[in-house]
Amino acid sequence: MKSYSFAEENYLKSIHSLSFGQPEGVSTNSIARLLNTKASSVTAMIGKLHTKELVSYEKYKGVTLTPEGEKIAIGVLRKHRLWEVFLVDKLDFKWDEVHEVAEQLEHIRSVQLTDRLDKFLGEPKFDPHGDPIPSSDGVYRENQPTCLLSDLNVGDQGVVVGVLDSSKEFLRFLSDKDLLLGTQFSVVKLFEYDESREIKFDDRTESLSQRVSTNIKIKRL
Amino acid sequence: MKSYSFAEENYLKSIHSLSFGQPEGVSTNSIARLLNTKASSVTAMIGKLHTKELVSYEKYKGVTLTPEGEKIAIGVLRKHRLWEVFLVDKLDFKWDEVHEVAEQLEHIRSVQLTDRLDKFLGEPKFDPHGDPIPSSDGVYRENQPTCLLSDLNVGDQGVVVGVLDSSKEFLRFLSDKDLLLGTQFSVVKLFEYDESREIKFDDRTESLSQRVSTNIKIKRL
DNA sequence: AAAAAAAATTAGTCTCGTCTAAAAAAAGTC
DNA sequence: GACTTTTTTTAGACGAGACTAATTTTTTTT
Ligand SMILES: [Mn+2]
Ligand SMILES: [Mn+2]
Ligand SMILES: [Mn+2]
Ligand SMILES: [Mn+2]
Repeated sequence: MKSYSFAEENYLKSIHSLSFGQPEGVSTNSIARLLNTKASSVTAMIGKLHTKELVSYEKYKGVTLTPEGEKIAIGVLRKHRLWEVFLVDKLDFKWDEVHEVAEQLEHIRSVQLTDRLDKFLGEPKFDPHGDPIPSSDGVYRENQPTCLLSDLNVGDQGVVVGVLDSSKEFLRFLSDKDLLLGTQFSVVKLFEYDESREIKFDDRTESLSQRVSTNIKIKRL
Repeated sequence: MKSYSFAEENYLKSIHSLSFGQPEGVSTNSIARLLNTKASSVTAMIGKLHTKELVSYEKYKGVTLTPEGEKIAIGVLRKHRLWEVFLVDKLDFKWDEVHEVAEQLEHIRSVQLTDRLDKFLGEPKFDPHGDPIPSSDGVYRENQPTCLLSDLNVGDQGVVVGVLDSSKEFLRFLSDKDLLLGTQFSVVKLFEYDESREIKFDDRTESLSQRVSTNIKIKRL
């Protein structure tokens, strides 16, 4: 069983996450942005991953994961999300506190560990942000057919099932408003002027900017 | 809060563990042996740790941890042992399977994580090998005043409280014989010829070589 | 106290992953 | 289609951490 460095795993994971709806491949700059690094560093790493046959790549065209590269990326994602569940369910972390730590824990190498952790957690299907957890054989489907809170009109009801922006800042914001995963709400007003909405939940009314409502994934009720 | 690389933490932990009864300092070679590296690499790293004031060091004399260096080493040791407890108590790992994984987990950076893990595990005082777990303020006393199985004579009774050799191989050996932590036994025979002993436990009799009995820490009953 | 052996350090290289600055290619504009 | 802007790649450098080979210091032996 080959084993990859933290850096390699982080790149593969980033390419995977940027690949949605990008059959032509992912751009160098987008990877650099996501990883907080420079485009030239990305080019260098892509070359290395190409040699190892983990990505398909032609100069100036985008990058794509090979099946092997995708397998590794999904494995890392699985570990990331399982650890997030561990932190929230077992250690009482808040959903906005887990990302940094999971970013480290996802690189721990031990198949046994991942599988036993999965069992210990009760084989969860979703992480604390509503994102699906890949199974050990790498199968999963990213939550795509959800709609956003910004798709709802006055009178519509929904339940929060995830977020598009999972930055610490946004998650903190939602926590402050008690808008957590599973919260049921209804839209009471919609101001066409700035696309802001008033929603009602837990006997409270809150006003949400357009920016906020386009980042909340919901299911219609 | 400064933060140190995996390599630096591993070196500090090694120096700490080699420092018992070595007030003159630890030798370059002994560190290299423990870390599976070369003496020249050790010299280079010691220089770096010296610059950061984590070790006291004079060329050709041994190395000693400064109070700051010791604090870091003990912190890593605490994490190592807490994770070992997690793996054994929660994920059903065997005591000979945990070392490699804990060697990685000990470097995860998050004070919150360590303290919450500690609570979650019920603030254990000993790891699965009978070694004491440092408290969060860095206080602990290494199990020194124990005696060894090899100190016992015919008729003496004891209970296994730890091991000197915690290699995978030795732990596997003990597991195979069902000689786990907490096993109560009595010495039934002692062959002066090769210092081997027959001990009785769980209604069985086993013969142990001198090599084995000098590596088992026990408490007299 | 000189010679031999062992331990530790230095010198010089290597790989990994990153960076800045410069050059080349691609995409967008008039 | 030529010019400009943006994206990507190349060139060159650096720090971390490891290695081998050579050298120096310390310790042991005779
Ligand atoms: Mn990561
Ligand atoms: Mn998540
Ligand atoms: Mn380690
Ligand atoms: Mn242990």
